[in-house]
Amino acid sequence: MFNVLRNRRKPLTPLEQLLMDYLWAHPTSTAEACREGVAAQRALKDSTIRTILRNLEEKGYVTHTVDGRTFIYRASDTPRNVAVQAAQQLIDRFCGGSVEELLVGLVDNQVLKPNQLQRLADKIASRREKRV
Amino acid sequence: MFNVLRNRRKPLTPLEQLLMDYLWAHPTSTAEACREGVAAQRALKDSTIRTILRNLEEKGYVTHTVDGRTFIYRASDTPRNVAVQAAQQLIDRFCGGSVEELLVGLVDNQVLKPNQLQRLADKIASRREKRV
DNA sequence: TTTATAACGTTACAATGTTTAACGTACTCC
DNA sequence: GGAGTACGTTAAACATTGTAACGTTATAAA
Repeated sequence: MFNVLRNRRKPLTPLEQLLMDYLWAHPTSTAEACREGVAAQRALKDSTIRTILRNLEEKGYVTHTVDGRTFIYRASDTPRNVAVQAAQQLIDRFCGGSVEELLVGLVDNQVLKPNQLQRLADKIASRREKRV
Repeated sequence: MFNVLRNRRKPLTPLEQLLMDYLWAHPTSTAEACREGVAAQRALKDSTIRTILRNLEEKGYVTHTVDGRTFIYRASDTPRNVAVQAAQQLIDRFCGGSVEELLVGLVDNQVLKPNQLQRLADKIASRREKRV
């Protein structure tokens, strides 16, 4: 329940994104499964895949457990949370730390319509009306 | 009034950020003014600054007009709009195109508190209650 | 107990992107 | 026409990303 993100993760490179997409779609996967899974889009050698997975782990996007002598990889965060953390950086960098500023910007640029925002605010507020 | 951003701008590199920060703080500046302005943080040669400014223009972050034979540079967008465009990309990439998803994420991760969100939604809604 | 194979890491190189600036061209003003 | 100003071209240094051959170790099979 407490997740006031302070992770300043390095952004994902294109190949890393590809792998993350696979891992998000297939939550527990071996390196080999990953290789096969992305092969249609990018035919990469075994060791290449492993390097990328290791880098992803280094960057904090995945973790692995060991089963026998096989690594089982998992995304360490939902894509949504990755987005939120990146958004937090945007807010810090470009909005002087003000979420409101970003929100207003989203509305002004019609990414989000005012009534849509209000509906959402209501929904979220009621969803947790026990705890403010 | 119509700004449904479809700009997929390349992100800013560190030096480019530095220059943008200066331009946002000093809306119309010559290359030389930029050089002096950032000199405290980064002592760069004249031609280096010009290269960066040209790259920024290429990427769409700045424009210039000509005064005599001097270029006057301006940020072509507010930092807020840059943030919004980046956020739009996050939404597309990590939230399946759903702004709501990001919003919910922001609340869940306590970047934004529910009542704060509601206050904001009200404010924005009333700010433009003529046009929905 | 050798041999084959499977799982992973190390290392290195290629490709691309970013930073840096020397140098060259052209214009302006005396 | 010489000095200085404003800008561009070019190229090299450096960093990051992508790629994979090869080596090591463990397991299983013969």
